[in-house]
Amino acid sequence: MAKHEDTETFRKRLLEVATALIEEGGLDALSLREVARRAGVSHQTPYHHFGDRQAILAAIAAQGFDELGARIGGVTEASSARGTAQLLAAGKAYVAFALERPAHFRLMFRPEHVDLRHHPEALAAGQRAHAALEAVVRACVEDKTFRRADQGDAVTLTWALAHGLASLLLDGPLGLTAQTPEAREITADRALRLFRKLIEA
Amino acid sequence: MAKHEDTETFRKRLLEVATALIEEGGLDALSLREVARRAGVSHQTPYHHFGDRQAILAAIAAQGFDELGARIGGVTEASSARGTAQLLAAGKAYVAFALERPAHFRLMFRPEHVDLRHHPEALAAGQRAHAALEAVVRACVEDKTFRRADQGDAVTLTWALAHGLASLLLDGPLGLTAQTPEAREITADRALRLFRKLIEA
DNA sequence: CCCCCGAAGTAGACAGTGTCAAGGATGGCC
DNA sequence: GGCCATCCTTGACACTGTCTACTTCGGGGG
Repeated sequence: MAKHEDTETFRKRLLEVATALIEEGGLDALSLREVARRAGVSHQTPYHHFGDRQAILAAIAAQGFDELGARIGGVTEASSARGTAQLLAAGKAYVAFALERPAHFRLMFRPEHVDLRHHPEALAAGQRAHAALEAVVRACVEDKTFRRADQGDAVTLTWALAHGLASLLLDGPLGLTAQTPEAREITADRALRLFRKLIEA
Repeated sequence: MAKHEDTETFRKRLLEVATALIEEGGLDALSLREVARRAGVSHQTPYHHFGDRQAILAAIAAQGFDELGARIGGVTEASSARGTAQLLAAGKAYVAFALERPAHFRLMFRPEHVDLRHHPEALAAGQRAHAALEAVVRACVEDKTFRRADQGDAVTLTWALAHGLASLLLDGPLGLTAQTPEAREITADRALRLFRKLIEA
């Protein structure tokens, strides 16, 4: 049992090394061989633990979905905010996650690296994160004049907006315009506030 | 001169082969060597024409930005639509482009494959596309009750929404839910229409 | 006690890749 | 004719993911 724990923490360490590598040099700077080198083991050991390259990436993606879900879920518990303020907070949480964990975020939406259909664990984590977002949006929108049929669309709309902001800031031209973390946060904040204003009207 | 044209069309052919490869097997299924093989030339010829791997990808991305800009620009010329209808059309054009040219779209927003800062041609094409979108949004929004300061945010907001929809449908869970092209178009359409409704209010 | 077996880790090989370096053709220009 | 730039080829190198086979070792049943 103690042994099992050791291998478990070893897996975790491999994941950390891999994450660090991605954050340093981008997604294609990650090689299992380099991970092995940094972990001080043979080039084949990571393969032994994870099966193949996709599996280790999928594990990182699953971590990411878990954290994203937790951040969004945390919004509803922070009782200070209510109504559209929660919606705003959820959007900000989404963007903040992407900017603070770029390696995770990218992996979560790069099917050529991680095909979620082949990694049910990561897929399930993704669905939990989505459910968290959906809860926030529905809670905020159900008492408004939204027709019931529009509520699902409101979830999609909010999600797409947050995801688009995150993507454009991280990998798109928006990130070239706003280079510092503060500038990026401001850009996201302004767009999200405008969105809130539109919803309240 | 005739010779120069030949090399020009040859470059184009290489780009087509590369694009086809990406659309078949994903981004990492593209290798310059495979491109060379399919074009019936030596493994080094593409390198000779484009410099390195990034350059050929940047050329594809530039093509993509050009087409995207043209599609968005086409919206303002189609005189049938006015006001928020134009905005809706631009959003649909953005999503349609992503779904019909997935290889191009992905490349345009994957800095680990193409760093736009190192490829001014692609960067300029991207700015033109952005300008086209900005024109549509501003034209639609300037006569509303938007304060001037909010207009820039409205551009960001619209862009992020379209981009998020496209990304989620192409590479995210939304694409797993809506698998057929029709279903995806419907999903995007519903979200965009809700957005229009919010703006009109 | 010994043996054996499964799990963890190692080592070597293979095909494939991007890239570098050098050489061969070829056609226009002085 | 001689020359040179351009296009293209060939050969090599280091690196990658993956496959296969080999060692090592700790714990449970004969």
